[in-house]
Amino acid sequence: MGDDDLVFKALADPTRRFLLDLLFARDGRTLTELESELEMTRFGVMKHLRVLEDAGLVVTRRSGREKHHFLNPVPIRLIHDRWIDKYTERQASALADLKTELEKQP
Amino acid sequence: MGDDDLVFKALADPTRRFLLDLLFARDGRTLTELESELEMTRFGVMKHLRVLEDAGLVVTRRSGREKHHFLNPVPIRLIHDRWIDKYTERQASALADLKTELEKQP
DNA sequence: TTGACACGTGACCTTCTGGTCACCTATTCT
DNA sequence: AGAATAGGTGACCAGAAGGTCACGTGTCAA
Repeated sequence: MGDDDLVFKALADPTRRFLLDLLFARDGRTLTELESELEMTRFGVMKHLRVLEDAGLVVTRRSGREKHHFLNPVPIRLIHDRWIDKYTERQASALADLKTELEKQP
Repeated sequence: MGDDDLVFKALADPTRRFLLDLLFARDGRTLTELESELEMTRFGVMKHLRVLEDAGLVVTRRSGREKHHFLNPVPIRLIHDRWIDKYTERQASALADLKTELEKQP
């Protein structure tokens, strides 16, 4: 299985994206902390974190019996670079901003 | 199903990513043209293109009995913006470039 | 040292997904 | 008109993925 495949498979699940959102808002949370934010068993959350870690989207650091999780943005940047070259980046960025802006006021 | 879910599900499959690569290299190809690049039935390719189109990653234009496919980079930019804010963008970009550079000379 | 706590593994079941096929519609060219 | 070409639909099957559980390992604190 290719390097990128792990990343895309990891991002394919909404629960895992939500975990990334949580870590994006605040880094360094433990499994139990993250579990409390989800309507799911600890085992489910653990499985998802494992997938994210294998993909390199999440990096961990152990400290005693706790394991802290951190978001790694590099793989996401690589996705961007794969299909957006520096010439079209300005347009894509502008249109993306516009879409975000429009969705703020429904 | 959320808007973004379609995008991530679409990107989860290697065949679909390869289709995006093909369109990134050259836009406006028809189904039959794309099929000839893949070891797969026309139906398989059609199904994948349908998924990409539903996700907004590919835009199409009909001309007679032909259907031309174009890559739309906006959803990919939105992925980027979701987990990379403008403060960390420089680091992420630099590290991504470094990784690409290192992998060029194995 | 004993109990509570944080994290981990393997098996299991249900649901989703990828790929193929038989068959169908619409456009172009002779 | 008739044949060839480009694209489309619905059903079907094998394999993968999400979620839960019973049980196990290491760490901290009273």
